[in-house]
Amino acid sequence: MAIRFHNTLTRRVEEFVPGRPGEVRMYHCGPTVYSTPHIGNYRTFLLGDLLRRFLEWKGLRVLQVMNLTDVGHLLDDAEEGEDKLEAAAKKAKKTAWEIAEHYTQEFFEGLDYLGFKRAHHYPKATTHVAEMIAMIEVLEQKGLAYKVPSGNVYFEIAKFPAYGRLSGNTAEELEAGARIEVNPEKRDPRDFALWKIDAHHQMQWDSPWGRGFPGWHIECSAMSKKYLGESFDLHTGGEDNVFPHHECEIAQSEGASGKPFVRHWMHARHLLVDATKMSKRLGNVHTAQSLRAKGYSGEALRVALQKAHYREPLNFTLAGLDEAEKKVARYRDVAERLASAAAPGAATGTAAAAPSSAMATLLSDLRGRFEAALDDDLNVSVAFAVLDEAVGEANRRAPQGADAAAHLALLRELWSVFGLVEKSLESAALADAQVQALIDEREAARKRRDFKRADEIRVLLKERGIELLDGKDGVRFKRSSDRPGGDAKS
RNA sequence: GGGGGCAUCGCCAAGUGGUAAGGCAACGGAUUGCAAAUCCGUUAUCCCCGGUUCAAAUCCGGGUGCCCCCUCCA
Repeated sequence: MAIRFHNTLTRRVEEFVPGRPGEVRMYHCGPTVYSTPHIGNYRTFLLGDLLRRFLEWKGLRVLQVMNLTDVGHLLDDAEEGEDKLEAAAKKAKKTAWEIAEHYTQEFFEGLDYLGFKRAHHYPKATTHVAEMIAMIEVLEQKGLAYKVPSGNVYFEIAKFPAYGRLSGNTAEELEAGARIEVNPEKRDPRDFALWKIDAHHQMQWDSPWGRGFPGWHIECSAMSKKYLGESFDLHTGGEDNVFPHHECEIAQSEGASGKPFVRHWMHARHLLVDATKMSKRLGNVHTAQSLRAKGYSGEALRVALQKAHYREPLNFTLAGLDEAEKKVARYRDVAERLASAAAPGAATGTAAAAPSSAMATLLSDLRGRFEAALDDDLNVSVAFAVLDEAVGEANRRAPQGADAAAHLALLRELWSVFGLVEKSLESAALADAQVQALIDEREAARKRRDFKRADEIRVLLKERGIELLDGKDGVRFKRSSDRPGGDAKS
C-alpha cells in the first residue's frame, strides 16, 4: 500500500515517493549540545526513529543522518550576543568544546535508554566547517551572498524568490511584524548570516572572509549535501524549525545547487508537560536521565512520547508514563506467555511449524490493519489499537505450539516498529538455578499448605527483584531488574 | 500586531458528512490459598451559539479557552 505523509511544503498529506526506488535518504535536525536534551527533544527525534523503523519494515533501504550542532550560535541576533554554548561553558567554567562533548555524551545516553536505532551518520558542525565555507563561496559566486565591512557574510533574500514557501511567511507579513531587529549591515532585515566575525567567540576558524564562525543555518545545508546529496527524500525537525531554520536551509541549498533540496518535510509538534510549556521555572522539565532515575523504563517513555500523532499536541504527565509502563508490562507478559506456550526453542518467536489457517488469517488481518494505519501519515493511535487487539487475541485464545510461535512472531514484528519489547525476552528466558531451587521449595511448601513458608520465599525473591507469578500451568517469575532502567516501584 | 494549530467519556486518544475505535482508571463478574496476570460485562453525542444538509464530532460563521511560529528553541 502506498505510504502517505504530511508534507509541510504543501501542507497536505500526500503520497511519499522516494527519489530512488526502494531507497530513502533522510535527515533529522539533531540537538544543540549545550544542555541535557529534554523529553520534548526526544519526541521530535523519535519521529525520525519511527520513520526509520517503519520504512525499513516496509522493505525500503534507509540512509539516516542526524546532525549535532556543536558550534554555538548567538543567543540573540545582536552582534555582541553571547552564544549558548559559551554561556553554558562560562557557567560550568569549562571550554565550549568540553561542554559540547559532555552534552553529546548525554544525548547518546538518552538514545540508548530509549532504544533508538543509531543513525548512519551523526555529523558534527565543528568538523564540517570546510564544507560550509565551500558552500558559502558558491553562494557568493552566484551572487546570492554578500560581505559587509565588518567581515560578516549574509544571504540575500531578495535573490531567492521562493523564500517563504515552506513557512508561508511572505515578505509583506515578515515586514509587517515589528519583531525583526533592524541591523544596518543588512540590505534586508530578513537576510541571515552565513559567516560571522566576532573576536570574543571561542570557536574560530579561518575563512576567505577572515577568522570567524559559521551562521546557524549553513551547517545543515552543507552536511546534508555531503551525506545525502543535493536532493533527498525526507527532512524532519521540530515545528519551531520551519521558520527560520528550514526556510533558510532551502534558500542556501537550492541557491547553491540549483536543484530541489528536499522532497518531503515533516515537522513534529512540540510536547507539553502537565498541559503547559516546559520551563525550568515551572520545574516541569524532564530528561531521559531524570526519568530513568525515577525508575521508569525507556520503553515506557517511548510509548508515552509516541502515543499521539506527531502533528498533534501531546501532553506528557507522569500519570501517563505510569500508564505506558503498564502497557509495556502487558506486552512483556504476553510475550512470555506465548514463548512458553510455543515449543521449546521458539522463544525468539521463529515458527518451526506452520500455524493453523485460522491463526494465519487472524495474523494477516492484524498485520494489514497495522500497516494501513502507519501508511496513513503514521497514525500511531490506530496502530497501537491494532497492536493491543493483537495482544488481547493472544490472551483470549491462548494459542499453543506453532500458533503461539506465529502469534509471538507477529507481535515482535509489530513491536519492533515502535521499538518495544526488543531485548527483555532473552534475559527473561535465562532461568537461574538458584531461583528455580527456591521456587521448587516454595511449591513443595504450597503442596503441604505451608503458606507461611511459601510467602516467605515470595518476599525473599521479591527483595532480590524477582516476582513470582502463580498460574495454572506452574510458576513463572520475572525480574524487575531486567527492565531497562530498572523499576524502582516494584 | 501578523500567521498557524487544537478543543471528543474521569485521564490519554482515533474518527473529518451517514449515525462515536482503542488504552488507562472505575464498577460488576469469572479465575485465585494470598498476590499478580488473564478473561467477560458496564460507562460519552463530541467546548458554546447560530447556519448549511435528508443526515455534522466531521462543512460554514461567530464566540470562549489553550498551544505553536514570527526571536535562541525539538
